[in-house]
Amino acid sequence: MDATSAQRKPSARQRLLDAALALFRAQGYTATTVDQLCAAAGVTKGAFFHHFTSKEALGVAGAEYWGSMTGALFEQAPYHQPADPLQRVLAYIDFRRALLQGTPAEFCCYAGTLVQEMYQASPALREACATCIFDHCGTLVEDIEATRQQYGADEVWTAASLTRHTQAVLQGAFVLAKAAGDAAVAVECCEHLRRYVELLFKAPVGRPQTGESA
Amino acid sequence: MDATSAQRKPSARQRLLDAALALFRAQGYTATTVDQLCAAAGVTKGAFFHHFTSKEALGVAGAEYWGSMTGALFEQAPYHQPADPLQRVLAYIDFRRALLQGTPAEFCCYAGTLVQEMYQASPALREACATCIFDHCGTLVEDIEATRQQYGADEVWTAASLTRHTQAVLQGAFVLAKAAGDAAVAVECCEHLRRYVELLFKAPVGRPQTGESA
DNA sequence: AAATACATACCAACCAGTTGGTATGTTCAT
DNA sequence: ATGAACATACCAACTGGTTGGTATGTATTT
Repeated sequence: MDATSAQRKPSARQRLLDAALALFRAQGYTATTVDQLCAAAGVTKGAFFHHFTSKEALGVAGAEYWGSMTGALFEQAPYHQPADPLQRVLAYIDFRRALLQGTPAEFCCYAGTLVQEMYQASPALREACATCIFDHCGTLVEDIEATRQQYGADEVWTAASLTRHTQAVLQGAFVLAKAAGDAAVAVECCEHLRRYVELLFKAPVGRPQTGESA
Repeated sequence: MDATSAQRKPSARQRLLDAALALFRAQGYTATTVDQLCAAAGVTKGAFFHHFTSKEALGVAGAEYWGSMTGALFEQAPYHQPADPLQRVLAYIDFRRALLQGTPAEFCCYAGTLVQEMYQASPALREACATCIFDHCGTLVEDIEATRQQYGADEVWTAASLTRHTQAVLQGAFVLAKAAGDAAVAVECCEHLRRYVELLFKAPVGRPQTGESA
């Protein structure tokens, strides 16, 4: 029963979810108050607790919302186009690199930010964030598996473990970007990750990276 | 200099620093209250504000303390022994992997945890954590530079950028370990990082996969 | 004597969550 | 077609407990 299209401005629930993504990513979960969320969403506290039983419930719903938003973004992203699976994996990394625009609060991961802070205090939040992160890994595993079969690869590592490593590099890149106050260090990490994937599937002749743009 | 010998017990300031490392790493900065820190350290609030002007000041002092503790740990670690610089770098990664014991709160990084949460709210905390992280990178750069000169390497990346990538992998590994509730995923990331470094310094020309054994 | 190192008691602001209410539908027997 | 019964969406004011921080005291060291 989606009546959202009929309404002019987004519902209070929707605006609270958007506020959660913005504020939790910028300030962290604990430092963000319910009043701040209400103010950012333009709703009252009564509306907040009408739609969410607690601040924690908004955090969990926010993780699911974040997962669906990013899921849609990556699903329709252009990196799936190459016929060669290795090129799709490299294009994914380039796509992630291209996303590193603006401030850390704008490109960092909601799930990674919240789980680091709340993994012990809130099992529900931990699990919602873990699902978000590892489900995203699942969207990469087929391309990597196809690359393994087409190019051959060492059997000591699995496609799934490389997807997790990829997410770790990105999550760590966000941390370093926040520390440095600059996205440049995160871009560097994407380049190292790309080089790793290239080297993993390169048998002969070290070729310097291509100019890119397919 | 044993802390628990017949001498007096550690000073209140020292115990507060130890409490800061334990609680901030486990619960995050904002969710940890001054009262909790005092209770964990076995001191009163008066003692707290005698030694630190604010909770934030304890956070900053904790970052410096963390930097000196880890600095000493890595300085006397055995990974410096190999004569070959590449072996020293690989031994560093193996040492980091060996450190992944117990719960995430026990092996994660104080600086990484705090800077992710507080980089916007507290510039002082952000800078103290950034110094901690990037100073540690500095302890690796010479070994990597020596490896570059001895083995040769692509000029598109620098030794300093590889130290930062290394820290990103570790910081991201901590995030994923917190999400998964298991250190295994972090160990995997160390293995991928080790493989990357190995591949970087394998002959740029020739078949790297023959005779490979991880 | 005077600084240092604590301890006790306290506070104003703030916090997540509650209460009791209004406005606007929607359902359905009459 | 209409009005009672009910449901949804939202609001302003309030509450009990918590927060970081302070004021003021006392014991110990120098």
